[in-house]
Amino acid sequence: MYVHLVGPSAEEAAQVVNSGKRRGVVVVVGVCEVSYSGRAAASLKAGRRLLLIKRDGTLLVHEAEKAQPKIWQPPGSSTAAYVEEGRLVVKSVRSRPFETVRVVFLSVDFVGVFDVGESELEFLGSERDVVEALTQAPWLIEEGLEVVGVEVPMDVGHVDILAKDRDGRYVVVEVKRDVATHEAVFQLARYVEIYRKKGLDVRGVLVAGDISSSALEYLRRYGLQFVKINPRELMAVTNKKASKLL
Amino acid sequence: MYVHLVGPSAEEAAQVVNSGKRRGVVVVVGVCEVSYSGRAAASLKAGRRLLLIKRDGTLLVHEAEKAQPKIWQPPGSSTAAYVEEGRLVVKSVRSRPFETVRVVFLSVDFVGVFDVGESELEFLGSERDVVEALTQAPWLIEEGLEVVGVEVPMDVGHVDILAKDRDGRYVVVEVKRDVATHEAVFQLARYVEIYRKKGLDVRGVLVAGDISSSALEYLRRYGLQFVKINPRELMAVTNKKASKLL
DNA sequence: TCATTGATCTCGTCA
DNA sequence: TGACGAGGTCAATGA
Repeated sequence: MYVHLVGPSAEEAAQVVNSGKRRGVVVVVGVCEVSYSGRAAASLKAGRRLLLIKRDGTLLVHEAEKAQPKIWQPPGSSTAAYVEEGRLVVKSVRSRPFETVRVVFLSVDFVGVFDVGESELEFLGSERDVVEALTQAPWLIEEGLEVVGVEVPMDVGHVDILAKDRDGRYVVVEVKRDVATHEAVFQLARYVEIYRKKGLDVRGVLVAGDISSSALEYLRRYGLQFVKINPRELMAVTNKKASKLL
Repeated sequence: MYVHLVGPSAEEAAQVVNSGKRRGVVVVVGVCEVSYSGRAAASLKAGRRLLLIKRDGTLLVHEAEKAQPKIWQPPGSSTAAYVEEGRLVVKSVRSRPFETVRVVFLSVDFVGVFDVGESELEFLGSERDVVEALTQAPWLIEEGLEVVGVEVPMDVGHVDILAKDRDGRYVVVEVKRDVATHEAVFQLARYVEIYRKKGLDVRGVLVAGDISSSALEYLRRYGLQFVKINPRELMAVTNKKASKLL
């Protein structure tokens, strides 16, 4: 399953898009006007762009720069190609919320359908992986720490790690793989406060790769602690998959 | 400037990638193994995928579904294509943080360079637009409201709108274009508290398209108010661009 | 450069 | 389906 046409007619292009959209990744390059209307509204004047249409309904309108598409439609949308006044039109509709993207081609340089698959990503180093590693090696947070619970549900959200220190005092641990911001501090402060209102003797520790200056300021104000980690090293030390991926 | 090759040799493909990567959008389709190493690590087993390389250094590895690339490199990265053991290898390096993506092709189905441009997006309906509209028509928040300040800087972050009500009491307005979550409520509560500590008589109003149940609960607990808006209607009523885009 | 926040965020997960 | 939070988030903006 693979087809491509260079400089196709609008009719030919529409046919390739419609026959390929459920089977592979459709690529269309040409001069087009694009408009989006839904919760917000946007438009692009005539210009040469690259369209990707995926079998799950995803539509991406890419330009020459940036990682993000300028206009898009998420998975689950329905795409249709047809000819209007001699021009190729690609229309994508999403139902909830109701939103449409309309691409009108003034000229089509290229249309192709490629047999692209879907596979599993092996990944190491997510916040979940960091929490897992710290659970295996809690002494990297603090000597004598003993893990009591992981991903403990709260009123809203959840505590990453709940532990007891060498003196038997509870420790709430909030983990960020990268730079912790003031939001992380507020999050931790909320959890600590909730436990204290329940009458528990608790202190809070923020474990992260780094911390922003304002976050550090709030941290001190709230009487919380910061422990710096290197997520990559942490993975190397504690994770089996590490040898394969690092 | 446009070129494409079907079933090229590794040498031919490498040459097309290297000559096109600074001039247009390079598309490569083929069976490949992909690996990412940097702050985290990831890999994809052999499978057919679509690569996009942009002139600003962006690299995207797309599969058959989802809007996001499975593996990527952001703008500013450096891409190089070469032949290793008879295979096309595309390597992308980013300096800060140091991260690499390596794509090894077992076979190349297609390689092309497309002359895609970069243009300005006309957009209406961002949170900024909503704030702007509410500043023009503050009575849509509350009868008799008078705007005192917009985007007022705080210790951390800024208040969307600061106003005075008909009784001369200060009102802190936090705006969300979509569904407001508990985070928005906490944000507003912080601002209100800061003003009160300064001795001002202040109340807080959350203006959003909707509000989550838990956010509503916290809102009431903190004694804050919620005003529901329809950002689209708001645009239609107050914005000049609206007629063009909606 | 860093810090902060929005985003038509997207995506997974869990109730 | 909704809610919630992570993300190698990305990208724009202001300091």
